[in-house]
Amino acid sequence: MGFYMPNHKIDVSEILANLPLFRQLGRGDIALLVQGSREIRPQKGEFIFQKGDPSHGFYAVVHGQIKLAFPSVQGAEKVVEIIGTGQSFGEAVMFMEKPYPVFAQALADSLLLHISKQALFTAIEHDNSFARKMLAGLSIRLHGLIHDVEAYSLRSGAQRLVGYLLQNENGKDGALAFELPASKQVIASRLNLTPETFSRILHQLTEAGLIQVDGRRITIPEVEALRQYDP
Amino acid sequence: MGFYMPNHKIDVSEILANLPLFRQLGRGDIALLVQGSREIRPQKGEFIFQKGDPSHGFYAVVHGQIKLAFPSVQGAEKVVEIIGTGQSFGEAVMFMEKPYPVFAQALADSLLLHISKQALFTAIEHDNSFARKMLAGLSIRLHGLIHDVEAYSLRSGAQRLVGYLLQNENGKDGALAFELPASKQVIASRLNLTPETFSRILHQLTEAGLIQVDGRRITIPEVEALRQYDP
DNA sequence: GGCTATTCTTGACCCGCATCAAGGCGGGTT
DNA sequence: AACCCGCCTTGATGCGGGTCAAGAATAGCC
Repeated sequence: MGFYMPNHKIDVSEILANLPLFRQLGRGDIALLVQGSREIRPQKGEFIFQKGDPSHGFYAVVHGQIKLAFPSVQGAEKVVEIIGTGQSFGEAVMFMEKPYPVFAQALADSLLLHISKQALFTAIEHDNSFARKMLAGLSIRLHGLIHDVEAYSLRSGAQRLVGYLLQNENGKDGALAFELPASKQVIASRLNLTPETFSRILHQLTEAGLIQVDGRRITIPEVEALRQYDP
Repeated sequence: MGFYMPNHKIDVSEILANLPLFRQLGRGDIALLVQGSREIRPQKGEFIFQKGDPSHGFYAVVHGQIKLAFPSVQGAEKVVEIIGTGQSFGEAVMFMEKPYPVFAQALADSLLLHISKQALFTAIEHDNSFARKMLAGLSIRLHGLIHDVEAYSLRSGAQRLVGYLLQNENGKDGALAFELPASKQVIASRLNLTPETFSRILHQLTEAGLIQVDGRRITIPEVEALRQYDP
């Protein structure tokens, strides 16, 4: 299944240089990173690593989509994060001796770059503003997790879902429409809900006239109204 | 209440040099950090910062105990972390432009050092192994949060509590006894439980002969048995 | 196009844990 | 001692959301 375009030699350094994390890194440092990188082309459903595997570097998503999740008894699993094009994952584990606390699985056929630990460390040596960028990157990750903990702890399922729908909204008001970035089950798990409950909440919100749902397409006729939503 | 020892000029550089984060930092760098630090002596109950405050540096706990938590409606709150002697907090926020996502409150009369952002950044410039130490520190924090997310998502209250009791256990088996590091309410909140539920679970575990409780003192007669505990 | 396999929805039921409401138990103060 | 004021425990009740089970809708495939 899923043939890729014949291997047009992709320009790795070009891609790396355009990743948020690496922008404003010098030519030389990029070259070093390229040395330590290799391409990975997982098909949909393929695992990149399992929980418990050791880390030898981190991954950047050139295109496609990856999910990070905890395994659980009999197929049940909890999605921690959905990683899309231009994002990266697995940085934090590099800086410790511990194995991956989650597994990574492709949600779609994807193209990843794996950058080796060593290449990254030498890049850090050369450009000490780079260390600060990594620190900033990790800090953002950490804030995201704190936000999740807050949401899980003291918000209801409906509130988490509304918050999720609203996060694409960048200060706009009025109407807003977009596609869910993954299947409803995956997003439900990301929000710590079962697919059933997720579906029911979408239904309630629709009944209340706050959203319209057509498959993965969500329309919010009045952002402010949804933001007001309380229960 | 609570008079401190008259201000014996404490040796700040000595203290800083012995914090896990700063060990193996050179004399010169320590001196720089000392320049940028100031003492804070909050009494029990006092707030160090509120959620939403801007960050100008981070804090190290010389002695005492601090809790980080989210505020919530009418006194309810969710404790994210309990910080003890020798630990530090607030590092991650420094590297972003965002305000604190939690508030910090002293659980006991404490002595803190506040290290300014600038002092720390210059220390990073001087010692580029220091950046890597900070990266490692943040990574550990991040792992802790991921662990929490896993626990909240797919473990029951009893399982979280058992996990908590067992984390003091370092590979020992046989018996084990210790004191809870804070009031039961605070620990309950840390585990995402109400004090009532916390109390009931302790009761169940006691009934099952897996632990003994005497105020804050917990005795585990047989670690392995508790680890085996399922529901 | 039609067939199968997922994904999604809907309904009925249930359970873990929160909530509400009284007490008990210390520990410090006068 | 008697009092008070947090902290903790115990009981009764309720609700959010999980689980189980069946369909409906959709997508993938020959």
